Amino acid sequence: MNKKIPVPAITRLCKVYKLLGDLYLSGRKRVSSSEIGGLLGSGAHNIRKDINYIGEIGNTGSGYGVSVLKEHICRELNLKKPRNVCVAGLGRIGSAVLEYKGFKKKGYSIVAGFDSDVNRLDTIRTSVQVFPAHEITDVVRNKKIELAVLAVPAEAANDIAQRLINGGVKGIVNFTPAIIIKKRDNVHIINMDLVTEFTLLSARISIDESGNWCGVL
Amino acid sequence: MNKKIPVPAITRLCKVYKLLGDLYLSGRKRVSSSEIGGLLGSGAHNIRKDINYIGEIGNTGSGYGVSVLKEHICRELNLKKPRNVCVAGLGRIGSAVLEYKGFKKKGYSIVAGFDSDVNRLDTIRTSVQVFPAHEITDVVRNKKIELAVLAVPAEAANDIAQRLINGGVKGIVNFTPAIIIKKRDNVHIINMDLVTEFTLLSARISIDESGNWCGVL
DNA sequence: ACCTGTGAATAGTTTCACAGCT
DNA sequence: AGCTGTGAAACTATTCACAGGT
Repeated sequence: MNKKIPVPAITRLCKVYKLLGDLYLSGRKRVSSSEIGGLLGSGAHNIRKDINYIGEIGNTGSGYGVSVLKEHICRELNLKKPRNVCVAGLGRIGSAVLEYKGFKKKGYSIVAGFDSDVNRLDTIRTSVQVFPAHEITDVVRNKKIELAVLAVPAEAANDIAQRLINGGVKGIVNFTPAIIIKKRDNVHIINMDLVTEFTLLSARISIDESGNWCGVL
Repeated sequence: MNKKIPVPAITRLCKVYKLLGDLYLSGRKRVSSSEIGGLLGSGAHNIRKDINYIGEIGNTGSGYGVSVLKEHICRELNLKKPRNVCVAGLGRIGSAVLEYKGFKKKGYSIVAGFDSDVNRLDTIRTSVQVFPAHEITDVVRNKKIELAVLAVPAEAANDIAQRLINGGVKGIVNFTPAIIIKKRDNVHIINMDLVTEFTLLSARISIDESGNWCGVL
């Protein structure tokens, strides 16, 4: 199993994995590539090929077994490993994430919150332990935190991100409009800046409004 | 100007556009393709080609003029048009978005909030007008809302999304873990499910932890 | 009849290389 | 010296087509 899997294929497989989880909970036993493709907005061919990359699963004939395929993706993509998560910046978005209960059963435990405002740390009511910002690196290291949600003010984003990374964080979901400059490249950053996303949507809308301008999806 | 621009190029250009806005505010006058590439994590070649797709801007020699390039991308990608935005679901995330002040100056006006809980509508304190969920379609139509942030409970996601679309929304940022089934395809959906993003990060981390397994970025 | 698996063909994207400008 | 612009080459990903199974 030393084949290279294309990055977009991995991305799609993660989505397939999540979808299979939903289907599993709803009691479905089998699912076809065309159905997956329909729900995810890709072609059935494409999905079949993606599954094929992590290959040789004995499912032939009529569709895939939901839980078999789910476990198979999980195993091949190494998704089984539970990860510890922290939230940096406990403003409105940060504390909303901190309180969200849906992570645990997917294998992600929120084990710490950070904020530089000590008042806020005192008044916050949450079941998650919270710490002042200057303890970030230590706490991240001690608690073996691998993923972080960054929801601090834009000005502080790079400073805080660096402390998270110094502590050993390997993946950051960045809600900040700031661009995180990564000094190492074994750190992965996913940007979730709403303004940028709105811009992207705008561009796509403009494109299919003026069909004569350029013919992209 | 009838050339097809690759979708990934458009995506990058939107990011470049945003970056140029930041640079502009910080007083920078000129920037080179290699600098942009460095900040955005793509190669300089790539950025140059992307800019070239919307082409024939007279910038040659030494770098691009920040504001010239910004305006050029804006014009070519039709980003100038201001858009009205609404937020559906005023829980913690929804109300956090509703209150965020950074959209207006980028051309996005939040003009409505929706929630099915009438109590919540009564108690919420915000400068944005809020409406009960059954008025979604009408309000969206009347206020000419084109973009929506979806932050309702997962069970309600598809129902609410459909009402938004029926009113004329063309782009949705979906904070829900639910998959939005789109019946028309001139509607664009960006998914921002944290669990899925964590999964993606996990996969990427696993990949570069076991370098011997498969050699993808 | 409808499904998966998979090599081959096609389409799409990125990288290269170098001409031309400042 | 360092930059952009751009055609061509290299590479990557998607789609097709059909064999084989249920």
